[in-house]
Amino acid sequence: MEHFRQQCRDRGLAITHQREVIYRAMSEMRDHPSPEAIYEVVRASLPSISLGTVYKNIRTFLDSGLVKEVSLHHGSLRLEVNTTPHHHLVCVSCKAIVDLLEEDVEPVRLHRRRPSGFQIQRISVEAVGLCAACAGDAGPVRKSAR
Amino acid sequence: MEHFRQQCRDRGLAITHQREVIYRAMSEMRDHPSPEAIYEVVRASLPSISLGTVYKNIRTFLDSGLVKEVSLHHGSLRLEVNTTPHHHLVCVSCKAIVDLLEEDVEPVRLHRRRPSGFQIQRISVEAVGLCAACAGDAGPVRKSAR
DNA sequence: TTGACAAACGATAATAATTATCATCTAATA
DNA sequence: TATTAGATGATAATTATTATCGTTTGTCAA
Repeated sequence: MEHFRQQCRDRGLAITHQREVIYRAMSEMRDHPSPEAIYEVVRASLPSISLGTVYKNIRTFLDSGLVKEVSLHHGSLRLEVNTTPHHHLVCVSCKAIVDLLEEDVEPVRLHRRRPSGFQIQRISVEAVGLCAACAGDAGPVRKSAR
Repeated sequence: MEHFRQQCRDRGLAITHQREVIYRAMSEMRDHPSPEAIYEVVRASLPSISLGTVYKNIRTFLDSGLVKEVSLHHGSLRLEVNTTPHHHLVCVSCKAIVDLLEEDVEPVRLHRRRPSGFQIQRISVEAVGLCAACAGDAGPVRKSAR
């Protein structure tokens, strides 16, 4: 938690009790929780906290790089007609998705330990970065707020 | 498009004009569109279609396996405190996410062609399948509707 | 310390994405 | 071609998330 406090100081974020409780909850939850799930845990020790505060601080933590979001496309459903196995390039800035042919990626190999009993059906590779437009001279395209 | 019609017949889905136009639009859009984006394209040739119909048919296509969704976690923001590079196991049934250590996956190699100008920052591997609980004797856990 | 001020909080309203409802219409098939 | 289950369009409802706003609280300089 001292690490958290230092990160807040470095970024000019006030160290509030709510923020500490939210961050601690996120650290202890190993299942990549949703804001709602974090709220439920946080309420146990801070019953008067509001869901809005949880959302606001998650956004603040994201914007300052303190935490990360698992999926870049949670905001809206994205679809594809190509149902054969392939991979994706994803632009962190404009969220564009471009196909990467399966034969252009060497087969992915997992070794050793893996959570027991998990049956892998397919492996999908996401190459995350900047598309040509967003990497261009003009700097990144303004990314949407969510 | 005959392929589409046959798939509909195989699955007992009525072949409506709306469905053909929606499926054709999705096939021609190479950027993994959202329902809203599909709606905009479809309206060009079918101005009286409703957004609800587009959503309903996308859901029908998904349920019958005619199309796929790019991200399994579009419904809600999912977070993680671990900001160091690592990978994920994702359960298609209950959407659980479990970390896969970076050292348990052999480095991913891309070769040859890749869309010009894309700057890759990191490569993330998603091993998609069934977690132990969902693969268990009792059959898959009831997955949420969205 | 304390006091001023910017920032954060809680409550609540607003927005965006998606699903549900329902009366009408149409594709399937007999 | 008549029947009917399923599809459509209009619209209401729900869910996830963000914005607003008056009050409260960290932060920092005096």
